[in-house]
Amino acid sequence: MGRAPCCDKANVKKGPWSPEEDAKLKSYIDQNGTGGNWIALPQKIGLRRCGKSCRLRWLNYLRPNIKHGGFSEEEDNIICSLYISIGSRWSIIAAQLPGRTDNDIKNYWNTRLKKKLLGKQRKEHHSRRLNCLKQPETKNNTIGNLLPPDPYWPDQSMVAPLSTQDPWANDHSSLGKFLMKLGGRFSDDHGSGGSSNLQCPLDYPSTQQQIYDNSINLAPINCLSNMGSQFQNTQLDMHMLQGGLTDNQNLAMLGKMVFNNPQRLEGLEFLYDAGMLNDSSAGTSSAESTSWGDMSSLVFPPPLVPDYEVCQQAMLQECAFEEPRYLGSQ
DNA sequence: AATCTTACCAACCGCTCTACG
DNA sequence: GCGTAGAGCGGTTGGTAAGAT
Repeated sequence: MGRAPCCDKANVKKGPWSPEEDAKLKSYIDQNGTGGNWIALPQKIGLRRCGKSCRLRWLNYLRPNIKHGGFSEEEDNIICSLYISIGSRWSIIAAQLPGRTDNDIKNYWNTRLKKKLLGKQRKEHHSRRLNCLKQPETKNNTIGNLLPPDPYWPDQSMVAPLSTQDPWANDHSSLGKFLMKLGGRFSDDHGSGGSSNLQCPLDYPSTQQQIYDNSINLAPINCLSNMGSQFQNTQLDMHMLQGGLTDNQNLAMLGKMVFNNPQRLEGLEFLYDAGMLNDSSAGTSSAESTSWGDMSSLVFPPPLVPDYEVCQQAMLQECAFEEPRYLGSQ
């Protein structure tokens, strides 16, 4: 017993939209709005289309100020950054790129951006290996010194310190705002009503509540609600970003959150395949960290992992998560 | 010129979440 | 508290244009 279909499948048209259909839909919505009911809309205007299809057509194509194609370098960077930090939350990513739709960004990522990055990293990885053969490695990475050599240990490039060039590194309040914008619901409590399940801090001043509410409008609510599970197993609470902890502690926890976030790994297999994120054979040289460094020019703040305990925990989770792939790839 | 392959993108499908009765 | 309808999301598919053989 599945749920009832949203429309009569036999009597709706499928496939590409004709200019006439587009015109009908657009002029109706321009004049009357969607009326808050997509299901009923096609009947009102005499379109033999599913309501969902109408909604999609409007959102992805007919809506005013939609940009198609021609992604700029800056947009590429934003997409890469957000993808690595929050995964395939296309609607949230789209909310950061005015005029872009989630579908557009998703297509762009899957068909071009991913390959573009992969190609770039393959090239650089190859040239680094050549360099490594010429020059002995120098281990000046602090965390690398802390840890025993371990083929399962994530690439040190993953725990490179924040670049001072990174705007987030010097502006923690921006980072906090950004995270609030992303939903402000990072908790290890999966909606069971625990006090740490933060949707918007209860003690938020009304003005900030307003900012929060406004930001919610940028990214649809039910998408944001998924952020709780998105960042499961983390201790990050948005209160930290409002003075509960020091900036370094905040960043450390953020690093841990991102580092431990399984979603970060999902969909990034291509990076692993390319030996970018976890290339044990390449060691922990400073040269290796250029991998992340190069990547980090494209991505959201590289996670900062400040102590051994955090590293170890991350490693355990990472290993548990990654094991099948490592076994398979060896 | 014909065929095959690849890349791109619009649209669909099925699922989850939320609101409401 | 439960069931249902609608909205929204992310993954996937299918059509087509462009390029390669």
